[in-house]
Amino acid sequence: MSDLLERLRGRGWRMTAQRRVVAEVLDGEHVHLTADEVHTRAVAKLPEISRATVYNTLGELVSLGEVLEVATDKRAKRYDPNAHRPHHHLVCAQCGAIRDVHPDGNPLADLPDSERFGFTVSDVEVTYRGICPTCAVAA
Amino acid sequence: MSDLLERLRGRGWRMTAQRRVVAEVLDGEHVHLTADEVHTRAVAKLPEISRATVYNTLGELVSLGEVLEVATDKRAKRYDPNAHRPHHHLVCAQCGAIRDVHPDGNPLADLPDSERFGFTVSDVEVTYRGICPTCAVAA
DNA sequence: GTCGCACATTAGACACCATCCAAATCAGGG
DNA sequence: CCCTGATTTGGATGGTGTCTAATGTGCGAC
Repeated sequence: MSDLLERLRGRGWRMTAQRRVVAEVLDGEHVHLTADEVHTRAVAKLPEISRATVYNTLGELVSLGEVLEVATDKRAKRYDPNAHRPHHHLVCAQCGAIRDVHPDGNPLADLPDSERFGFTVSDVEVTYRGICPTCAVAA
Repeated sequence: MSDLLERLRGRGWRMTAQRRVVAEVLDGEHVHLTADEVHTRAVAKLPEISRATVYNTLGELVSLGEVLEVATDKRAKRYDPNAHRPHHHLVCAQCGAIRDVHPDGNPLADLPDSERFGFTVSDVEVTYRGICPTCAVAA
């Protein structure tokens, strides 16, 4: 993740303690936090960080293409730092757990011209839903 | 759509003017209204209908499986009455226009066991993103 | 090293979407 | 036609995200 900080500095980002903390929180695989969760964890490392800064920073990371917004949850947006390895999501319908997955094939190719209605299609987002092992046992 | 009303009555739904109006509003192909838009259109037909009733009715239609909630828009939930013909969505990244599409192939089959993490996968949701013809011309 | 200023951060108000609630109303079986 | 439990209502409430004006600060210039 220090890669990320390097890359951002290279793009003229001013390096602040707040931004460093947000970047640290968004580290790892299968990380899909809401803005509020990011804020909570950031506060643990830097008590005076404000909600607005977390939102600002997340928004910047998204427009720089370093973090993805995912809408698997219908309540709040979630942020996925794994932006450089294209992937989709597998969500537990019960507990909301999210895993990154890498399906075979390219769903873009499955959309025939006749179904494109003249759109220039550039991207596709796939969400698989099911029940995770933990919830299956509990049921 | 009167089919819908019949089916609901058969399931023991008490038929009220409000529910009839909501069902009428949610009629047609490529209809993807937000709850608020449904409310606005419902008020045009039945001025005294309240927001809470629209939300209640939409929620009931969703749990009965007659209407789908779609999260293509990151602001508000949208409601799709085309629940009985499985389909996916094509969204204009610029203006937000939504079309129903029917891709070839079955994306569920593209998820190998090794990528399922023990989940029982039952459903998949696909959102294509691009630029619609109207916005392409305007650009 | 230090200065300056454009860029960042902050707290809190605000807007939007959705849900909850207690009281009033109504559909439809008997 | 009446009764009862389902339904509707309006307003309060809560969660998520954005905005603003005032304050603070990273970092290039010197």
